[in-house]
Amino acid sequence: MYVKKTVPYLNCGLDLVGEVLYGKWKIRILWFIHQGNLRPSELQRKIPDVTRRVLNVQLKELEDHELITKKIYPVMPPRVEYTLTDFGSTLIPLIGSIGVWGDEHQERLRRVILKHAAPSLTDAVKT
Amino acid sequence: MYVKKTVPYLNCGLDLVGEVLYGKWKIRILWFIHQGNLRPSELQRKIPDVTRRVLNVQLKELEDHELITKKIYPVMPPRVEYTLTDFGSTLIPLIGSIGVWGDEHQERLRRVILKHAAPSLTDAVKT
DNA sequence: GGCAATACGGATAAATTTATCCCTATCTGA
DNA sequence: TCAGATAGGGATAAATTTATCCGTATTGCC
Repeated sequence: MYVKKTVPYLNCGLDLVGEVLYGKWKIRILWFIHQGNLRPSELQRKIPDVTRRVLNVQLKELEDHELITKKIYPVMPPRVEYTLTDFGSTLIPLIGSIGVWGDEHQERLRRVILKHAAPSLTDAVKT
Repeated sequence: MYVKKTVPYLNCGLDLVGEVLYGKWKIRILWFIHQGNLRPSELQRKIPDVTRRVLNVQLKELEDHELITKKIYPVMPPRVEYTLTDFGSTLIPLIGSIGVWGDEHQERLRRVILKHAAPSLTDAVKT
């Protein structure tokens, strides 16, 4: 497991949030769990672009930061479910607002993002 | 300048927001500009941990994504000012809410972040 | 038996981001 | 004249994140 070498910056609330939410898939993972996709395999189907390996890593970090809880059912085949903690649930309205903002401005966002992406990628965008 | 090699994921609003806001200092930069710190040198004093080089890179990306505008005054010594665009301004309430959430939960956040950081860093945290 | 589904994680590679180092330029003030 | 402030950016290194590859295990189904 990778261990950070540099000191975190925890000056203000924004810094603290950054530490726990900064991760390519974390916000989406929280959102999908909120929507009832509790099992790793379900999450992976919802977010096909993340690999199982990375999904596990990010779930572990969210768990370490007490935003989600992991429950392992002692059955075979294995069954694992993640749920939002009360703490994690308080983030949901914020994530919801961010998503709404993104949806409202999606044309513009799509345009500015693609304008500055490599031309070869523009055609390949996953929509 | 670095050019991405992988395709972006632009499925939903959350993905789109991620593309323009994902960057270690971007949210803080937007917030400080909102607070009236318009010049690069002012921003750097507000965020001492970012280097001028990286600050410039992230400002450029925010500009490319039309969240801020750059104004160069033809004077000597050089004077440059960034301001939020109307588009960028619509993000401010969201960033404000995130900051409030972080402030409200700062003890807990600090605890969970430090609990999983390398012990050697715990003492060095910048507060 | 062979295959798919469930889930986990080490080792390593690739991609990306962030940081460091160094150089350019002009003006002001000591 | 020299230090310091202003601003910019190339080249490269380091840190970090994300992805790929592979191996472990069990059960059920055809």
